[in-house]
Amino acid sequence: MSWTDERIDLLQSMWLQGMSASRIAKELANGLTRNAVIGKVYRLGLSGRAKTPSATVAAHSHPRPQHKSTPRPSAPRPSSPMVQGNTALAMQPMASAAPAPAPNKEVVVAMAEPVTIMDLRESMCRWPIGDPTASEFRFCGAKKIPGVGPYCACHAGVAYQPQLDRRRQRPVQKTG
DNA sequence: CCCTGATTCGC
DNA sequence: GCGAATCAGG
Repeated sequence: MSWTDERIDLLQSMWLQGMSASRIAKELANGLTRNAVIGKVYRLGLSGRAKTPSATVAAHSHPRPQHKSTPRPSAPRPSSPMVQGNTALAMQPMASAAPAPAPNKEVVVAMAEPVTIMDLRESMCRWPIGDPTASEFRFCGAKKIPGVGPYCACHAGVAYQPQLDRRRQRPVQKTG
């Protein structure tokens, strides 16, 4: 996948809309990372958005001690009207590729939006939502509770009592 | 801990 | 030109 004009345009619109790089990266869902997005933005010269290039900033050249001292002559920020009569640029031509959430719902999934495996963090509930074979398969994604397993508070309880009806056979009850 | 963007560097 | 790695901050 390369940066086609369409993608670049979309990237610009999103970026100018105020979406974060990671958010844009996810939205594009082309396997891009936020680094890729930021890198492209940087290359495009859109870095430092919404920032008023009035002065000061461009005047200072800070030699970052990352590896080598690179002679930064000047920041290429011509602050020019990139939008050339493209009013639609401010709008998001989305909705066409609506993910269309699966119609079937588990018993309850109201506390948080299910996340894809990509968005799953170590601290997120791994309770499966939907059919693992389906492309819409997602995880609970709620805050995980340390100690009780890879699930959130809600699902942790379910995980260990999948068959509540079965309680007829009450577990051993020790005295003391 | 999570997140954010900015910049440099190797391919 | 591209994106990862890194830096720097919230």
